[in-house]
Amino acid sequence: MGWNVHLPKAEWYRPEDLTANGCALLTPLLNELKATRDVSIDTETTGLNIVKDIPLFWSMAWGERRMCMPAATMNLFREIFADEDKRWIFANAKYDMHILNNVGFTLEGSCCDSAVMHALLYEEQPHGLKDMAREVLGWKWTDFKNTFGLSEKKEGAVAEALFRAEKENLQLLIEYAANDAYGTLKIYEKLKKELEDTNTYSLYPSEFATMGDIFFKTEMPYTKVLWGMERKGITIDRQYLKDIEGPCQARIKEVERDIVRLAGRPINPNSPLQLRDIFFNELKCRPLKYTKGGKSGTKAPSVDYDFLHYYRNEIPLAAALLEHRDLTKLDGTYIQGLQNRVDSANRIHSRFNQDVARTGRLSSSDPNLQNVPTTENDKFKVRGAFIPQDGCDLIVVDYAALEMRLLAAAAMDPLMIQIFLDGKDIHMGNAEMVFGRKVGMDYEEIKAAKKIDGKVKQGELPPEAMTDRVHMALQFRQRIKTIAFGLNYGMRENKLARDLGITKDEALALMEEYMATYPAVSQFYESAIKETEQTGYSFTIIGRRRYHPEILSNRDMERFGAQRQAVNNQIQGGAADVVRFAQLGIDAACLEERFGCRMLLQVHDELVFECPKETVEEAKPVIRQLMEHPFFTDLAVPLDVSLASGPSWMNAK
DNA sequence: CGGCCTCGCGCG
DNA sequence: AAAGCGCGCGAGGCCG
Repeated sequence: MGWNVHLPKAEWYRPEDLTANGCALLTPLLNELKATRDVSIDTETTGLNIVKDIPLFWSMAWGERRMCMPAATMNLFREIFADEDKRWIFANAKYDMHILNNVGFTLEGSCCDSAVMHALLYEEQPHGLKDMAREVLGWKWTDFKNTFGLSEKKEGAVAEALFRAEKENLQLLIEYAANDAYGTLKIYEKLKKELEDTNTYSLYPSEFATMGDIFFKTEMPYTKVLWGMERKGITIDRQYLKDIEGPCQARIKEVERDIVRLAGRPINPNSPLQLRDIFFNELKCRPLKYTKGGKSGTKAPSVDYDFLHYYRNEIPLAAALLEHRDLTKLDGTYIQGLQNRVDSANRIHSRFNQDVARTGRLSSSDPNLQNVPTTENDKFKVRGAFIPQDGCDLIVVDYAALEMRLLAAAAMDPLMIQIFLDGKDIHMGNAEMVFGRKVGMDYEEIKAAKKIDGKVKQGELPPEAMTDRVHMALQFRQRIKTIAFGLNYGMRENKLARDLGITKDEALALMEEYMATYPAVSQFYESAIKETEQTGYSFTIIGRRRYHPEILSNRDMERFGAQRQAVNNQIQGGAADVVRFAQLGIDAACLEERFGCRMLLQVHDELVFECPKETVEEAKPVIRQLMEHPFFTDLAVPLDVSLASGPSWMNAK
């Protein structure tokens, strides 16, 4: 094993050990636990599935005690689990909380995830327990696989390995498991101090003076909120998926036949290698760009969406491949993928990861529900398969232009803020300010143009309604939208020119017009970079830090990359702050107790709830209020959400 | 064969 | 010379 630190004795208790002689061992243990706030727990389980797997052994540590026990002892600790003042320490808290809940245990206290603490301080490092132990504590620690010789990956292999270890090498198992909890506790103690010693700058300095405040006041409670969402899951209409599966697969078959016919020979449409051969050797196409090239560093002409799209009219094979990619992705990832993941109650339980995105956003996995195709882009409408449970509607709530609002607030640009105060659409407002004023086109005319466009598309107005003036208004809006988003991401004139189909000089001129209209925004981009150069980090509204060590790099690519991240982090991260606070507020408002309304999904600027039909209209204004006023005091820019409800994620109006 | 990488692409 | 942020996933390809 190679332990290179002094460790307290690893204790081992079976249920009968604890209860013998009138609980002679258990009673003092419980008394000691009752007097302790910070206790760490880890579980050794049958596997990694948060719905199905159960604990076989578990370990606890507090102070200088560390112990391992069979799962059967858990019952003896119920009163401790029910203690609301406990702070339970985990590495990957939500996972262990699921495993405990799978056998009927719920923890009432706070749930503190050392991996989330670690992510706040060391975003660039991995946050696995063994990784953290190595980096934070200097422990050399063999992982589960190498400790217990887990060779095969089949169902039940983990359980088998654990039971074999219990029989053949109990001391090893005890040491290993006890250290999972003990190491977690030691990592927590060290990171807690580091977080509390790290000052930060926040819009709410009395609430958030250090990173410790950020962790203990927002991240730690958030873990439990997210756990609740994962636990509930969301209902999937399996019949709906079955119903779209046939037509989708039939169409894939058809397109595959077309591809073979158009290529003149059987090919694998998913193989970039084979596609390159056809497009560049046989058809002599001009490469638009080259792939990055991996370990070998060999760059190859790209056959991505942009390439195929460019040739879609000239070469029918390109168009067929585009459709094939669309459909196979849809079928594999969603139509099949979601069906494979429903539990016995027809619900899927996505994981909301708190320690992945560098900006403070969540990520979603197993399955990822944050990239389900939107209805406009999906002819089979997978979102229609996400439904509420019986008697309920889904409530879908979206922030309108959240990132642009945070840009306006961060920059304190009076003109842009005024657009929001007037309740206007930001892209129309920008279009008026930057382009419209020069040609005597005001906000109302742009708004009317958008409406006309919609009606023509619906067939409610004849195509002649699309006058040159209407086209101009629409183009103004689209262009300013591309510019505004692009600048938040640090886009340069080259890319803008390509996106808008104009010259580099024209693109540069457009960007300059935008900046001239909103000088404070321009100033914000500049000072964001300057400040990061001085301090080495950027921060969000509540003071969540992100380090940008490459901001002073001599290599242009690295330095420019860090500049883009420093700018974007404040906007994307600020938006993440807003949504996180909204979710905490919603959780604290007990919507489930009041309305039976349950928060199920978060998709960055959107929340999805499930609510009994009869209380939907009562819950809506409460949700709106909480989401539009997430902080102690309001920002300089009003927040605005759109609320919809209905029988599915697709049909919410 | 598993493990790991790249590519390509879905979402905000 | 290079230049759009943040994610996760399925499939193919490559390596040991």
